[in-house]
Amino acid sequence: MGAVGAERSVATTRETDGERGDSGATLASSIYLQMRDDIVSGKLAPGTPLRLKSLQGRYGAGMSPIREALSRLASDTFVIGLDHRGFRVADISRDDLAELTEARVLIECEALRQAIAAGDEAWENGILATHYRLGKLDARLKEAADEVLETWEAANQEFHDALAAACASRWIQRFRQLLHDQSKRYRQLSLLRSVSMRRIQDEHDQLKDATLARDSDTACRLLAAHIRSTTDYVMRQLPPQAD
Amino acid sequence: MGAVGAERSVATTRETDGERGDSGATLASSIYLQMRDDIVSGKLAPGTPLRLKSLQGRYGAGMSPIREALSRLASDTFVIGLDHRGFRVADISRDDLAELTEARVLIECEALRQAIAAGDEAWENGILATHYRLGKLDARLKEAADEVLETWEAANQEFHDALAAACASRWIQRFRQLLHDQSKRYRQLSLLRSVSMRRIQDEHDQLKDATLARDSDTACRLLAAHIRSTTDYVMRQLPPQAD
DNA sequence: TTGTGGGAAATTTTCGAAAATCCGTGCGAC
DNA sequence: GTCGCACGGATTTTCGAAAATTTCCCACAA
Repeated sequence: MGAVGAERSVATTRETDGERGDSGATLASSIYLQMRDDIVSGKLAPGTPLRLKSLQGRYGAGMSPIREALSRLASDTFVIGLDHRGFRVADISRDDLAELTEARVLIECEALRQAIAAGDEAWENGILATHYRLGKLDARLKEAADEVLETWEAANQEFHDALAAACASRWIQRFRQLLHDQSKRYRQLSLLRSVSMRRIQDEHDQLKDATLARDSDTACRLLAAHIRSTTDYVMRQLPPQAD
Repeated sequence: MGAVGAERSVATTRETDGERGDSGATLASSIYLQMRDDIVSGKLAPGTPLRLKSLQGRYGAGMSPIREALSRLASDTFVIGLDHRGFRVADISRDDLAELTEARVLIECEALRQAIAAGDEAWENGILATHYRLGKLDARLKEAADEVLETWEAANQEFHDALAAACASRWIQRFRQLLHDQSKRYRQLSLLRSVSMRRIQDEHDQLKDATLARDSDTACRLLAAHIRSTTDYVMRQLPPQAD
């Protein structure tokens, strides 16, 4: 659990410069991304105290960039920071997941509503493309579950992003992104398997159809149900330490 | 405008320890608060480049805490930070204000709706108390406008906080706070005078009554109109450099 | 005139040591 | 026995100099 070996030194990020556009990024930025990923993926468990010394080893950087990364993570509540008492990974709880889900329903539905009202042809094409890609991955998911799962997650996010893409409000988009990332952590922690994927694909199909038909009310109802049903599943998988 | 004399050294904040509970705070935290205030109040104008050297003089601290403060301000979009290119005060624009306002309508109304559904007696008392205080200040506002204005702003915020206090969702509360602070900046920049205060007080009265009558739809309609009408006023006062 | 490249200056970012703060522990007083 | 308090170690926070990066300016060629 506490084994924090320097498995992914920062050098890696720097050498793969050309591959994943971290080129012009600052050390603090790339560590922010890494830590964020480690928290969302569960590699850094909820509640873990984040000691500067250990993190220096783990991410191979000095105090300043790490501190800055932590500071940024604190403002989107992935970590909790107390003055003079350092940082720790944010806790999880059923209550928090419930609140998160309802906030997400509100924001995602509003985004979808605005998108449906304002969407142009490019928006429609984006939905069709991402939905198609997601469908293909869904087929492959039945065979090699674990390998494709990560790709499927990405495609799933892209589909949902595409639905909301025509929402012009930067605030709504910001909140949407934040809430999505937060709930992604819960999904990862509950080890979401390909169980009941079938139903998810159906939900996506209906959602796509209602959206392209510009039927806001139906689309939002479907989206809300979709989000809540995912939460229901995650909630059941969650270990029973509910604060 | 550019006169950045060390008017408020950090020593002040430290010496007034007992007065305004900055006691256990870290330097970075108190600078964050100061800069935030300076931006919201307009002392740091939109677009101003924030050079570390100058800020070190202005706030009397080293690079680390200032950088951390900037980093935090960047995540609630009071400043814009570009890797390797430093920070500058976030720009303002009519578009941004319009988006901000609509996002605020959405969030504030949701908060009010939840509060009305869940509010207990303590919540009702909070509304009555803050509303009463605001009414008293409103009377004094006709005489000594400029002196009371800041107090009135605070009381106004307390009233709106009280309305939403019974909303249990931490996410909604977070967004509400953030959006409120953002729009507060626009209000300050447009030099909101006591003009048309009369109408605002009327709006507050109606809002209070509908809320305590647990009439969600009416209360939300009033709140939305209240927010939008303030924006209309601010929009007219805003200098015509609309991006 | 216009565009290009080199290099110095300005600025940001990072490092590691020094200072400040917190936390647990043991001692003494009541 | 329990409470208060000082002490030592662990940890965070801050400082200022060094390294890295961008920006600006000017000579030079097309």
